[in-house]
Amino acid sequence: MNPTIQPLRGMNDVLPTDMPWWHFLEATAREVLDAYGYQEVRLPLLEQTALFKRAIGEYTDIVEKEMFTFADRDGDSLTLRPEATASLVRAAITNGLLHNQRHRLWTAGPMFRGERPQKGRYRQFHQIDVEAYGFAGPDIDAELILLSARLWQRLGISRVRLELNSLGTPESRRVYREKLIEYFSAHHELLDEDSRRRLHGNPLRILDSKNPALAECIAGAPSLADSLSTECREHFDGLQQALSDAGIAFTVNPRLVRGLDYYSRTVFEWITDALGSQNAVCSGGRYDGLIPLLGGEPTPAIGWALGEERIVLLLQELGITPPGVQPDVFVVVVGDRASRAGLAVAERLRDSNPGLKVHAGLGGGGFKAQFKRADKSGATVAVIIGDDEADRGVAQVKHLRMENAQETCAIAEVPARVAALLGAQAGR
RNA sequence: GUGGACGUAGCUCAGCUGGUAGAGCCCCGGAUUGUGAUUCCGGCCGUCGCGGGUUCGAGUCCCGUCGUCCACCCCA
Repeated sequence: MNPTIQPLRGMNDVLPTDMPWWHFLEATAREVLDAYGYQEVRLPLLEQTALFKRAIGEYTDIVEKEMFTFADRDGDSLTLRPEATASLVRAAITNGLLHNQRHRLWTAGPMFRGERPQKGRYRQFHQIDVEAYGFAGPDIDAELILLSARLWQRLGISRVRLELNSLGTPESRRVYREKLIEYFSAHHELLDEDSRRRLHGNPLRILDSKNPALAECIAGAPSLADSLSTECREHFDGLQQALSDAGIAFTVNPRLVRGLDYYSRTVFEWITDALGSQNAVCSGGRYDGLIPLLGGEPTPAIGWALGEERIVLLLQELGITPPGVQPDVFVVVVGDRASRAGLAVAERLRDSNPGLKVHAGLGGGGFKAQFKRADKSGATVAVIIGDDEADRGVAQVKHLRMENAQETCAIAEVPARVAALLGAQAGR
């Protein structure tokens, strides 16, 4: 045997055992998004490296050390997308969606970041990403959050809580940033290594430090809220009012700052205590300044992304079982002559009802083995064909979940008999 | 990127201080003729992650490497 080839670090296969949870999440998300009038778009996985450098920020962790970047044959620098927002904005600009228009859009698919993997954190992971363009007021901020809350409710997810903050405008943030640098520089001797590194790159991140030694120093730092402009304050109040009206619980976390540079005003995060240290299951915010930064018409914009792997883990952790996919009918086939008849009967059943889930008992085995498989498959009804039946042009039909007598009928009658047995159960 | 734990049959794991691999589950067959539970009997399945080293001999010790998990970090 040849040596096996291992998969790449942090790149996972999703197998049939987990698929029901993925389908449940994706189907539910699609329904909820439809209900709010969001439209799907599909985007390339590869973009020019410059897109992400400009959008996410040169000095962010993502751009500095986590992107899968490589040169194509022409020497152009390409990057596997580490997130969807930049790509979606680029697509909106490319296709002229931002000229005095409003759009509610969503996209989903794999993202790539070269982080050290852990449960809930992978190098290829999947996001559902929702964005709205052209809406300036806090009402759309509220709608996007309500949408996510409705998704949790539809999925049956508990143990998530919402945290909010406002980062202000880029201008007020610049002022605040200077104040922070001044403050932390004055307490330079108290800072740890990480914080000193961030001091001039991204001092807001120091506020987010988990180092208990810094807690006191951080508590004394100037507050972002105090440097918000009147407009930003009103916007944030409007959002909080709308959420309260809708009965959505939240906490304002003044230390919630995002690792991507493009955010302004509203930022939020849905957090769970059920997944260890990868606790953010959905997060986003407003990025009014990003579109012009990427060469588009100035357009207000806001969005969020959820991590599909994290939601799937959470569903499983919470013991939420998605709807099953048991077959309706299992066709028991035993014998060479029977196998031809079995395939034909299975096809006839599918013809009779396109939604019917028919599992053909291929692969041999005796009656005992076939019935074991039929039982295990969860099928409701068995259609039984041995060589004996095949020779006589008949089949036997049996309900596997009720104490009914097994009946013999002509092949042509099988779909009607099966339908009757399935209907009998549905009626109970 | 830093620190730590781990990597033995398809799955979950056991293998004490080094002597050439085990259990349960799963799967297959059988317990009188073509029928699903349970029980019983039997069977299949292992480059002990990979590569080096020490040793008469390594799953067991050492080094490297790949991967998983946990914390940090980061974030979805």
